[in-house]
Amino acid sequence: MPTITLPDGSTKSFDGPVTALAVAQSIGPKLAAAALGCKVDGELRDLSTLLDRDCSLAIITERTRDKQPDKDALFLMRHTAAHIMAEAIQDVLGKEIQLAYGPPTDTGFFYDMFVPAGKSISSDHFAAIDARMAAIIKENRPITRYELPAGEGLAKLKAEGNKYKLDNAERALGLPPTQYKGAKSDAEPKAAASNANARLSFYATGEAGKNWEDLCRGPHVPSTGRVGAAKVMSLASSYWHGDENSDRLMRVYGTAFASQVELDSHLTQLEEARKRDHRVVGKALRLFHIDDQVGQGLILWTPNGSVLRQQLADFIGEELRKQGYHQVFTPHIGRLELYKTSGHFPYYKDSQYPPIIEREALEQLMAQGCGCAEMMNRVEGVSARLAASLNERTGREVIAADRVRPDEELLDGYMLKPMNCPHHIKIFASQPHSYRDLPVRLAEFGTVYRWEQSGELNGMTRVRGFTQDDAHLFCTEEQVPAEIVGCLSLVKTILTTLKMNDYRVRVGLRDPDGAKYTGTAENWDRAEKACRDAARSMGVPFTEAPGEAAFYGPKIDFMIKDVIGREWQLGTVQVDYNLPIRFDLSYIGPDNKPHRPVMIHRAPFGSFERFCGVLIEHFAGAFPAWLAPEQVRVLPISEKTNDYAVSVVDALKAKGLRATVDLGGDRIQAKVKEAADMKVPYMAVVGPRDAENNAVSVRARGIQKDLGAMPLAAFVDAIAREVATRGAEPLQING
RNA sequence: GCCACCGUAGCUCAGUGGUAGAGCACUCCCUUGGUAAGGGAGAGGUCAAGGGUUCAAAUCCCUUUGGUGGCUCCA
Repeated sequence: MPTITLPDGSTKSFDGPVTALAVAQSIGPKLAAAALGCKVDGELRDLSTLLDRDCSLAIITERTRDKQPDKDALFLMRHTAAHIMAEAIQDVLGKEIQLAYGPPTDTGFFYDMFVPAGKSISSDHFAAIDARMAAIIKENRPITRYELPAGEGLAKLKAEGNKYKLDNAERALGLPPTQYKGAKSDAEPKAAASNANARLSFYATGEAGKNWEDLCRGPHVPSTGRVGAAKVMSLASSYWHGDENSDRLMRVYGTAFASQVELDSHLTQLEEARKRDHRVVGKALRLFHIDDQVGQGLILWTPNGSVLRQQLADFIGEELRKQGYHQVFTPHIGRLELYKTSGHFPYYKDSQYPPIIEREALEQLMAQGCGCAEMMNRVEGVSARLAASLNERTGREVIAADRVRPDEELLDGYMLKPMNCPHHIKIFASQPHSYRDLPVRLAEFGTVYRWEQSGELNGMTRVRGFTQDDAHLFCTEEQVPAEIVGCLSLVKTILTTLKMNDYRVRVGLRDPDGAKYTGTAENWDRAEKACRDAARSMGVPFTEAPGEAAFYGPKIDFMIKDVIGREWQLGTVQVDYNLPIRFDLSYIGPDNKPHRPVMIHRAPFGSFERFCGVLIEHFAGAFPAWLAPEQVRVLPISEKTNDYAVSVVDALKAKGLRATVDLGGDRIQAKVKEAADMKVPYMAVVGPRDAENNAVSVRARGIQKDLGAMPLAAFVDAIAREVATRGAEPLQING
């Protein structure tokens, strides 16, 4: 006699078990007709779910009360669409395509499948797959769920010969995988393994035993027709369970919406996003260039982009001076021993460029007949002296005995720096410090190099060489909270000035069971509390992420959403107990004894490259005047006013403004269009009328008309003020 | 790294085995025009690089190189 509680708090009682659909029908036929699925005690389920005990129930329909697409409804539709696409692909390309894993995602769904040698799926097949999908949707076949006892289900899958599905089932049942010995087992054997009642569920797209079916946890919409519109989007490769040592699969992406109109508008939105893409805008506005011959992932800052970067650097430089930072400069390379001490080498060698070895040393090795393997051993080796002191300081074996080599065998070299901290530490350590000196804040726009996999590279947002607006703060334990707050307020100032308000803050904390962390539990507790308190004081949404801390300390990351909805980690603040130990840093305390300082790493922008990439998309290239590479373009009506136009540009330049003049033979309409295409914030149109009155006719970006004439001197002053205040006092025109 | 697609003029792109194309940008000429493209002419390419097949290759095949999308959220 189940009692069902509905979202409005009302209850309904039934004599015996009922399906969610029956409950919907008892509320109203329209609701039942619109229903796609349900939520039982908050869990998304099929409409056919049998409710046999008291529970809360919400019926999922295409739209929420305010007519917005319902997220759960989309999830259900896309899950079903994944099945429909898989069926369509097998229809088009053959049953030899083995299905592996096909879940919904935030923007659609994908299906990973094994494509046997000799077969391949390419975008040429998309039209056929789309057509087949549309047909299946039109057939409006019911989705049928059935369950088998675990043993029977496994036997069925074994008979079908799909090892991926078998593996999935074993994992779902909590059994040890028999199919993938080498694959990492993310699932701990669950209690379910011993549960004799464990069952596997299957979904047929139509009639069980007759139509296409798939091992699937569900849930799904009640019939294929309830998927409004679906489309294959793209292809990619993936690994089984994300494990690169496991099988390589083909991933087919698709998306589905409640209606064709919504699908179309999604596609249009993607198109719009592409127009804002920093790579597209960057090329059109000539902001940066990446050259094959220079190298992948290496940004060449062209004059226009350099203006952007310089303005950001100046902006942050001012803030740093206000906050008592010291500017430093350090080289782009450093000796390997430095990074052996810091721990960067060779532990992160997969993400670093290989070491630079001096030519003489190389020639000597060659003369000795030394092979590559031996050379790497000598490069990675550590002297007994360094190993002993590092192991002692850190209190554990950070340098294993087998890495220790006799001094005469060690081969030193240089490394492109992957981080700035070791250099800054050496500046700090170059002289003794009293507690009265602290905190010491060393800032540098430091360029670092990291070897990212080629497939990870992306325009300016994922690169191999980048310049961080980096700083390292050396302070006492007690000063940590105040310093973190200072760092966060800096980030907030920057983001607010740039009107980048769509971000969240993530506080990375240590794992509860973490044994891998450096530093004492008390220090960690204090630092984590400081991070949490500081994040809270910002007044922006923040989440705590246990396990996201670095091994050397907790951190605070700023995650910024770009126009395509991707999140980028930009600014970061990290507390570090490890490097002060490894480098044996100290300051003299009031007790006249040496104490260990704490380090804080922070980079408000992250890197200029990524930040500018995101900034370009944020503004779609239409930068505020203070950032714009070209702030004013002067447009003479005809060559008769060229001389006056030049004098206007000179007046603007005299105030330090970035102004150009278009002396070409085009008509004014063409000149206006060109300046608008380049997203110049202000145009100063000048003709005989203006020349006579020593005035300019102003046109602002985004406003499709002439804003009228204003005296030249007033215009120059107004623009200069807008730029100097970074947009806080914009040009006012009576228009 | 891996899978799919792609690389043709400065930019955006046509060109499926038979003499390398268009629009924009550029240079010059005409036009001297008051707010999102006035008209004409010209110049510009080792078709990413290398190799192969062919009487003939931008086009077909192989290799290299670069770019784009993607590489999980228990079935």
